[in-house]
Amino acid sequence: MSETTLSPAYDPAAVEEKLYQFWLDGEYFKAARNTQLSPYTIVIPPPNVTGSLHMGHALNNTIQDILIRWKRMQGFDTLWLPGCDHAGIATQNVVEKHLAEEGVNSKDLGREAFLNKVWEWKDTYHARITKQLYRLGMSCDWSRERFTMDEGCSRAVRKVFVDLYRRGLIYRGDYMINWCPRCHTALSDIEVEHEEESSTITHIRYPLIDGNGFITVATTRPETMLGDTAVAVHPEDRRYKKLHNKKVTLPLLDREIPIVADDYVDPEFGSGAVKVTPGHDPNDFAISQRHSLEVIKAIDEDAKMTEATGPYQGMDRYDCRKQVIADLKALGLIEKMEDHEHSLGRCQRCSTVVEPLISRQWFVKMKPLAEPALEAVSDELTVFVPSRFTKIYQNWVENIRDWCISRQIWWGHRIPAWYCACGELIVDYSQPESCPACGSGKLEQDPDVLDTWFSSALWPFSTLGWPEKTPDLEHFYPTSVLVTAYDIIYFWVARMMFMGLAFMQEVPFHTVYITGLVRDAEGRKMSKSLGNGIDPLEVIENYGADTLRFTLVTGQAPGNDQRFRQESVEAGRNFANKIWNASRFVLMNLKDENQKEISFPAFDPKGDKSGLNRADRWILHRYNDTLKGVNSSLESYELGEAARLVYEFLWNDYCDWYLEMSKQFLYNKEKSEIAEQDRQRTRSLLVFLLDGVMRMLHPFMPFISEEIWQQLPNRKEQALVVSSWPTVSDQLAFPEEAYDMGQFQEVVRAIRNLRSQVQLVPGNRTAVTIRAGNRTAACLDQERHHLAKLAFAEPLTVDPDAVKPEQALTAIISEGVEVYLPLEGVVDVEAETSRLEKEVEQLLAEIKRTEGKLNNEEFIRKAPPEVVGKERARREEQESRLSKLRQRLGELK
RNA sequence: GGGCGAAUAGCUCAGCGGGAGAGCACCUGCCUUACAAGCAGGGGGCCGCAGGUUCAAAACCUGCUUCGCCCA
Repeated sequence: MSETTLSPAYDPAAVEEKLYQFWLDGEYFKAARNTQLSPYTIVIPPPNVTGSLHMGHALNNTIQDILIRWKRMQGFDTLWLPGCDHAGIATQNVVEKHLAEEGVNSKDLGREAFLNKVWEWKDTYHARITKQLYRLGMSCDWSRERFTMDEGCSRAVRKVFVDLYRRGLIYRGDYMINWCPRCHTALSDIEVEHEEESSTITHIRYPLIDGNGFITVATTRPETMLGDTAVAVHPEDRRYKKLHNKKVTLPLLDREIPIVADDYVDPEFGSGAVKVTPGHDPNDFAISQRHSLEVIKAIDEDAKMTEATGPYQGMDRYDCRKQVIADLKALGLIEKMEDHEHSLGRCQRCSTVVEPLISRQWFVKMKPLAEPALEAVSDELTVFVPSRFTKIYQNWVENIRDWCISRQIWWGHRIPAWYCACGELIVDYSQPESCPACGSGKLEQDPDVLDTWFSSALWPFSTLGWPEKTPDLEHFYPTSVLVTAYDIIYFWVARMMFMGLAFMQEVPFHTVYITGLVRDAEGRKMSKSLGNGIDPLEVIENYGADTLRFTLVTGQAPGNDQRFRQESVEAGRNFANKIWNASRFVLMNLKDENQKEISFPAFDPKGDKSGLNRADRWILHRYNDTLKGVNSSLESYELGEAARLVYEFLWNDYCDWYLEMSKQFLYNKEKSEIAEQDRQRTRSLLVFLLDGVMRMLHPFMPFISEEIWQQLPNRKEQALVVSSWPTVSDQLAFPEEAYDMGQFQEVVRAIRNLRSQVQLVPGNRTAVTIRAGNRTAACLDQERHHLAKLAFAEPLTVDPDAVKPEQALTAIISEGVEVYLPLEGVVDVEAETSRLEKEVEQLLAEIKRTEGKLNNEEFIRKAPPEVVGKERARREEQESRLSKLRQRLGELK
């Protein structure tokens, strides 16, 4: 790596692209497929090639990269397999729209030419997505990149289709499906989004053929009456009992239709009688099956009225609705019209109102596939993080219905079924030579393609080479964790589960990490139509990828949505800058006046610690503790918490205290041996700690950590990305020094606080007297040079028997430590009195609580001894503080 | 109708059985040879409401209110 000059403000643009190239050149992301090592595998949720990555992708991939980089450093054989999804309907739609803008109609273009256009589109956007993942710093194994429509994945799709067909789990037939009149294709149930909308419910009178009046039905879709083949009432409904099996005349068409009795009808709703339109309502279709009713197709695939609707033929369904209402009004058959809220199904891809209609389609029989997928989750072979998503998954899989998989579009995997003029249907892996029934060579392949999710469902094993028994498949399947948002649990997670179990006899992943959605600052979902989306690339341009990653990961808790706010990004940017400058400080101090590298021994965490001072031991202790916390947070998938721990250690301990204290030694130009030893020891520790923190930071902020790490002396590994994860060690635990430093820090804060009471400017050193117990006094005495620097306390008197100077500000802190700031003639007695009185007041409130607990016999008896002990110590502490505070107050009067 | 989540400082959110936290914002003082994207100090909270469990509840249980999501 070339030397970079360390400018005072961190400039991510100067390092990020260069470092990504460095990682690629070193092939550090490439999985080793070393069977001696434990594998750790993630397959990327393949982004759609429709467009570019959004903030949700940035979050999702950041999480995966954190896990992968962490495991890679831990020595696992990590594979993060990247790739894209062809996204059938979505991509076909955007390309059609794009062509339309150029005045080209895709239907005129024809299938082949259109598909060529889509492939061009795919190439462009695929390249763009890859570039974006580079920019985000994603450590994917690009040598194993896949696409859902590449040769291997396509082979897997055909294999699964044919095998399921032969196992009787795929069938073709005429059933009611959801049809999008705009996309012109069938949809599965979950591709329809239901929305509450306000509309009108129209009450229509159907005259009885015997002339004895009317039966009134209510509907939100009056135009569907043209497809009615019955009226249904509840069997027990007294009002209509006498009308069972009578007939009514369907107005406008003069069709005679029966009145049937069916349990499905809710007698409480509306008039208690419902019109039955078997051709365009799933519930009505069910009624028609029970009563052998005729099924009429009243609306066609273009959402226009069919021949069966007589005079209305050819009208659009909404125009027809208006006309039907007008015509019924003219006949006096509208009883009333009321406002009504009802749920309306819209196409997930284009928002067009979906039309339920009967159509010949291909389906997957779900029950037999769903059962193992349920069992695997209840047996915890796959677990959800957070666990509440288990129930969401189970609920859906338990109530699963057959899956309509054929789509009447061009972009996708062509269904491997061929038809012969003789009526024979052939399902096979590849095009048959001739018809096995009649021998004809004239076979036509089914024009439809498969639901995109059919190929996505195979992703965890098709990408590893299945159906071949490849070494990759052998080593890396099942994958370790799947990271995805909660909105595709049904679409994708569940389907991968049952396909994995059906074809690999093993779950596709052991853990499913569910993320929330990234919303805008106001909490709205980011969307193209609202125009409130924030482009991750733009954030990277302005702040750098590390900042974006840090912002996203600290802003999220598993399964919860997060708001993306400018202020959070700035906080992340500030952190990056802090890291940069702390490192700059360390590196600057490894050179002499002539900018020559100073050589110094590397700190050995396993070696002799006798030369270390109190602050050294304390910071090692904090470092070790932080590492413990980071480890356990990562183990439990609390990535945001882990990142926060690194942040706190680096900023609050390393920078605010240790760096500041290190200046005592580094800036000391004395030539004595002791001064030299101090400088060398400090350098060793600063570098050891910076090295360790960069390791801990690397999964979260890979660029800045690598950049800094590359400039550290005494490195043994080639790159941080492939270096080892640090280890927790008892040899780095110094609880006593941690305690003493805590006391020291309290004293520093107390002095600073007193100084700010009287607005003493920094740098202006003043005398301080401290009275403390032997141990603390000795400790503070030893650290007097630090107190002079950090609290401007000079001259300093520390003594267990110190007496309060005549005129002084007082602070009473823990363990009875008293801090005095003598200020001849400056002490404002009134202000000092009220300050101390306020402290007494607060203390009394605390004492009341502690007393309350200790006076409670049950607390003493039932609470764990250590808790009781803690509470007793606290009371002693409080009492001692109280008496000292009162004493000072007395002296002031 | 069924299920789930959220409600904690002015804002955005962590914390999920033992003394209420962070970042931002706010107030005061500082250009202290790493960093003003910074340093030091400070103010600010019936942890949505009501019950219950417990020696002990912001946390666990029940009900309610408001907001959001999923399913039918």
